[in-house]
Amino acid sequence: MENAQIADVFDEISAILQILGENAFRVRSYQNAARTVRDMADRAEDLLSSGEDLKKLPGIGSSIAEQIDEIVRSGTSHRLTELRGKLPRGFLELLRVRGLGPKKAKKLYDDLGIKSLDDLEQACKDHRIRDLPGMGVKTEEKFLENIGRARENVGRMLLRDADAVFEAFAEHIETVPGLQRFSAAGSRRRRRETIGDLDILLQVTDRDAAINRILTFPAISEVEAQGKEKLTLILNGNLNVDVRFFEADEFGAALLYFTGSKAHNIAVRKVAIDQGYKLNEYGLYKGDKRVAGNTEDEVYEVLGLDSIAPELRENRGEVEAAAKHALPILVDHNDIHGDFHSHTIETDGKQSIEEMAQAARMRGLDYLAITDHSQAVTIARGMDNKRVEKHAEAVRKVDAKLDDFWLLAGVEVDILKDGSLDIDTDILGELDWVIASIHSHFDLDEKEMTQRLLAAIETGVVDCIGHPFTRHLVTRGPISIDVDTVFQACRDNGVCLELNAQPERLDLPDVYCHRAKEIGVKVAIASDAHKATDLDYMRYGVSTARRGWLEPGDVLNSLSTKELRKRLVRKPGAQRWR
DNA sequence: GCCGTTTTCGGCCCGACTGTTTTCAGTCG
Repeated sequence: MENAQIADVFDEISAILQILGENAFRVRSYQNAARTVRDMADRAEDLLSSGEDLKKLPGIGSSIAEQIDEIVRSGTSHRLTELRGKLPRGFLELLRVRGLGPKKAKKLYDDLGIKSLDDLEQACKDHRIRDLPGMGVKTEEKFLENIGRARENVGRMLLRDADAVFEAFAEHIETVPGLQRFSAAGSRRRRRETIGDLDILLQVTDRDAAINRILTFPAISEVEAQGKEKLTLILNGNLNVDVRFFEADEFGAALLYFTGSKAHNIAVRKVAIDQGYKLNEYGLYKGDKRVAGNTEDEVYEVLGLDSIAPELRENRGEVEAAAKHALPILVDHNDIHGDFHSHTIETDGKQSIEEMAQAARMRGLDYLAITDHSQAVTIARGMDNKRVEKHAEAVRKVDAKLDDFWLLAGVEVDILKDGSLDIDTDILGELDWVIASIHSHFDLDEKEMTQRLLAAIETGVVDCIGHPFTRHLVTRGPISIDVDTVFQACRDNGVCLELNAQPERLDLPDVYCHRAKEIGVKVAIASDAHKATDLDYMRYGVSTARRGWLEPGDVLNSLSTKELRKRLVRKPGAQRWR
């Protein structure tokens, strides 16, 4: 039983309770529990079987702890089953329509018998919505417009794609007359792997002029709300953008507030309340007097907290750590001296060894591992034993010509279904850098998959497990493994874990970066570049590492070439990373 | 439903905008 499945149960319970008009705080309790369970690194199932008390977790009390126990043991929740019986099938999909919340959904059902998106669409077309109390022609039109988007199930956008939209929009914002300050906030600023919408804060001298200028941005497909404080836009028909205006002395408090996360805000607000302050998006107040608000740092400081990097603001212990002056010194882009995973035209890359090396140098790196695919990945024209040897020779030849740069001759070797590697171990033993990855049979059960990885880890010739969960943020969930067992084996065998920086992977996920650190496994951040410009994905790896609390010392990339060469000497019978 | 160094009961973040009202409820973040 995965945590995500348990979290889904609580989210659904919460949604149904909301429609049924239950106590709003009970509704929120289920949401909080869902978030806690979804975000924690340990599996609830494992905690239970090792006798841990789930009630120690934030937002989990005796009732929800019992429910988790039931879900893990029986695979079902009688509470959810019972609640589902109170609503027609498909009813919850109504809540995905923007502007339609639980209250209106209930009214639509009670008054018009609307049970699904189809019913709602028909009722709009028949103009039956406009006659309901509290709703009118505009409501009807809005529903009709938003039903399409709800059907498309517009999920979250990859961080990279949100970055692209934001950067174009930011260029436009730079032309706003009287612009004094602007910043992205929200999950983009926290560098979450996916983004629901963009939040942008502005400080300008003339709001009307600024709004007029902003509204000329060509990608705006709709203006959903427009007021003195706030502008809600839809860009390219699929991305919501909130633009908010603040004055100079409010800006820091606003940035803090709108960067979130919501859970972080609540935790910080609680610190404020405990010390007799009031904190909102306009400032930190003692009574009616604003005591901080210009900058985020100022607000944190008055509250006795160290400044918390946006990537950490998920209420995973960062507020407590800030109060104890025990925050990690996070790894930074400047700490990254090299890249541990790249491909060339030898397999499915787009550029030559020389071109990749040159591109890496131009980006200020001191070393790059060339790690083309092995034979099992036929679609990428993977290499057999002979080609691996020949390719390594070619890499070393290029390396010999480079001053002050190290091109590591490596391979991304496949872990076959039974855990064996598809290149001979004596050949692998001669290489500078060996990544072992899973590219097939993703659906083995946890026991088999764990054994499969353990077998690869214990070969003694693997330096790193590539994209350990093989997840794909849009199309594929993670493989199922016993995380602690695998990570401990990595530690004991001197194998490190890759943090694959491809924006659709970001694998290790942040919570497992944190777990790796706790267990004592080193992390190698790697772009997995298939062409020169992919090397820039490193920044997504670094931000994910930061979200996982990693410090330079936790990350292999912080080693200089000299230090790395020392660490990579493979003594006969000994592992590398002890 | 959760939580507690003022509490085991009585709190639980709160402001902006819209669309419908004629002073406010619902939704959203």
